[in-house]
Amino acid sequence: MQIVDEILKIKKVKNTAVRTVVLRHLLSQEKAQSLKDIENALVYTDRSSIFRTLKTFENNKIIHSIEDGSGMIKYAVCVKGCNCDPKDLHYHFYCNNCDKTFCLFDVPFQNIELPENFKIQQANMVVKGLCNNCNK
Amino acid sequence: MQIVDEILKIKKVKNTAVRTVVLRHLLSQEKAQSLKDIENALVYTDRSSIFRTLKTFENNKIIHSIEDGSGMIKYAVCVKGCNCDPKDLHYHFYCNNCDKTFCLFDVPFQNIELPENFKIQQANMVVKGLCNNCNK
DNA sequence: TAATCTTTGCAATCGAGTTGCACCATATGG
DNA sequence: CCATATGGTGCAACTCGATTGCAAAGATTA
Ligand SMILES: [Mn+2]
Ligand SMILES: [Mn+2]
Ligand SMILES: [Zn+2]
Ligand SMILES: [Zn+2]
Repeated sequence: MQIVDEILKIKKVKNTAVRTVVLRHLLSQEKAQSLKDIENALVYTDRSSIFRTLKTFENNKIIHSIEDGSGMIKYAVCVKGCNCDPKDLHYHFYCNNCDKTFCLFDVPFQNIELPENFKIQQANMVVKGLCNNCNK
Repeated sequence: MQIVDEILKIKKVKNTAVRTVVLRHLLSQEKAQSLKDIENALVYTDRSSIFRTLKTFENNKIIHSIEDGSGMIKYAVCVKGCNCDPKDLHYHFYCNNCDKTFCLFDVPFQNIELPENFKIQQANMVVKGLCNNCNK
């Protein structure tokens, strides 16, 4: 995989065996992944290694985390150019039926007019309901 | 407290000792409370009783829960007339400095235009940053 | 090569949330 | 007024995702 090396290079994160497989896995999935999801997929890689890899990725803006209320933090790869700034904010969708969480990159994100003196730094926006597959 | 009885009556939830103190506590706080917060405040009330009380309140739309990413679910009393429907949605603010979470009832909430066939049922919207007290 | 720093695997621990169960309080019906 | 049913409460145990200590393995540097 070319793209994995490219992302790590851009974000100045050293490439290692675990990092490669974790990032490759994340890129291959359409839904945001929990630590458990990744652990199940990468049977030969230790949970704590995956955990620390995810922290490293998150600290270096390679991925972002989503608290969808499922009890497990989900992770998704940032789009090219993302710096996890307020301007990079987007909604997420959690399907109550199929338990899938994903980024809604195409849904326009409205600026939020906070009260005087409030400063936004990040946000966790999760819309819950039925996805297009389950709403039938 | 008159208001406590009134709320329980409106929502058709039987009044008990634990329910009274929990609801009174929630009403008295400006920030959303975690189970731990309530446990600490109500030293003589058992954690599991508070927990079940919160579930009862939530099921009966007396309170709503907020997943703010702090690792603990927060609870806040619903405003009068709230049915926890999508129309009752509002933003929440989590202060990264003072660790306080609260409802932004006054910030206008924009309708979200979801992709074709997606159906919204609930949402968890948390803006994170610095509150007016901490942004100085 | 030797010293140093980083990554990894394993096992243990933490802590919020949840549950089983026995006891207690209240409500109801005779 | 007591007998019984229903639901609430307290205690202790447990679940499970997240996190950490530590030593071994690997990579980097002098
Ligand atoms: Mn996302
Ligand atoms: Mn709220
Ligand atoms: Zn679905
Ligand atoms: Zn603050």
